[in-house]
Amino acid sequence: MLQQQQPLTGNGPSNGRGLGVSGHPGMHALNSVHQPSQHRPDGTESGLEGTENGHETRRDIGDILQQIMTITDQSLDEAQAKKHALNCHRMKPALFSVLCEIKEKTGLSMRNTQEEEPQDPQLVRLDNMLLAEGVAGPEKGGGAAAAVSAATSSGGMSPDSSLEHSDYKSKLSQIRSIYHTELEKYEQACTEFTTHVMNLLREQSRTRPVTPREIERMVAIIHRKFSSIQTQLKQSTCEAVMILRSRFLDARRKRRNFSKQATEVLNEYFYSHLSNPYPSEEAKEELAKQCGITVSQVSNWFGNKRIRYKKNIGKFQEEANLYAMKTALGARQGDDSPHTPNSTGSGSFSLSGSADLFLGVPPVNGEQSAYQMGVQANGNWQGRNSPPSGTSPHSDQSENSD
DNA sequence: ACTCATGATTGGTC
DNA sequence: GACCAATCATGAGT
Repeated sequence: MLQQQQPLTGNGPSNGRGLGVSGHPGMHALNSVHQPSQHRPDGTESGLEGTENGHETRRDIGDILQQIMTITDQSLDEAQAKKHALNCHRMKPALFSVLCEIKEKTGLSMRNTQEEEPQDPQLVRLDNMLLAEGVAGPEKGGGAAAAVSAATSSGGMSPDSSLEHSDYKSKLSQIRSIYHTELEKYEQACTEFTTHVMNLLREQSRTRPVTPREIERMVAIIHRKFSSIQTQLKQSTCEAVMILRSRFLDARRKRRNFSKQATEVLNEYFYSHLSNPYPSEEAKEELAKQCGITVSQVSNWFGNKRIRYKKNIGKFQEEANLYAMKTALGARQGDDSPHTPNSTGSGSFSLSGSADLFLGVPPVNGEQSAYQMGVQANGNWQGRNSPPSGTSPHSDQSENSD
């Protein structure tokens, strides 16, 4: 117990080493052996120096100091005994009062050193990130799922991605578990250490003046130290999550062909709206839903398709014919054609589709047809005079009736 | 190993 | 912000 005083006092705020006696500027008075009990508030000395009594006092104080300095080198029992002797020493009150005085002086300079530092923005960022990634926070598992959904919201989810999901989730929960274990350990250590230090300070307060404010300060210092360790832990956790996440996203980035059914749906829409193959936002959403892909993937697909169709119309002729037949048949069989998305509340695309197809079915010989006239010579699609976002399938329909 | 198809990305335009 | 055009990167077929 007492042996552990050294690190504490050694790191004390107001002194250098040991019990804060040697090396302290305020201790010159003691080291030069002025009698403490006669140390006047105005700083004048009582002039005992040189007298026999003065020498004795000097020796007394020297003894006390020596005892204080060596107290940590002694065994527990020995130290306790010495401490008791020290407390009972006739010079003890004098020493205490000197220490009080020194403290009073140095206290002024210490007062300003303590200031409430604002919350570290880096720590706030780390906390926010850990929360967002589902590592920190109260729940278990849900955060990981949220992170997965966040990570995949920008990319398409293929049906076979569930394996990657579970892998990601399990790794994330591993990180989470390690993080919480470590955090708990740190917190526990912090609490233990704080209690320990407070006990030590209380104990020391019998020998030297220790104000509650000083204890508070010490506790704050300990907490700051531990919180910096926690920050490191958070940082490492964030890095681990980022690495995991980037790996996961890299895996997602791997190109996978859309399912046949999805390609079919997209192609049907494309060829049935060939005069204006620019699905509205609603149509894109509907197509995305039908194909099990994201809206941006739908946009990508249409972007690629338009370009590639335009570049090589001949190559797509057969495909166009196929879908034309399909859609025409579907339209004839009933209004609720299954191939085209019914955009929310804006009616079916099938009518406009059949109109397109009727105009579009090209001659078998592959000559330029009305179908191909959907693409103008300048490379623009017929009727597309402005970015089509927001254009509803209805506008599409009206164009087709021309 | 090679080629082609195709989904994704990037830089530029409107 | 939607789109185009070029390009990259990967899957699939040979």
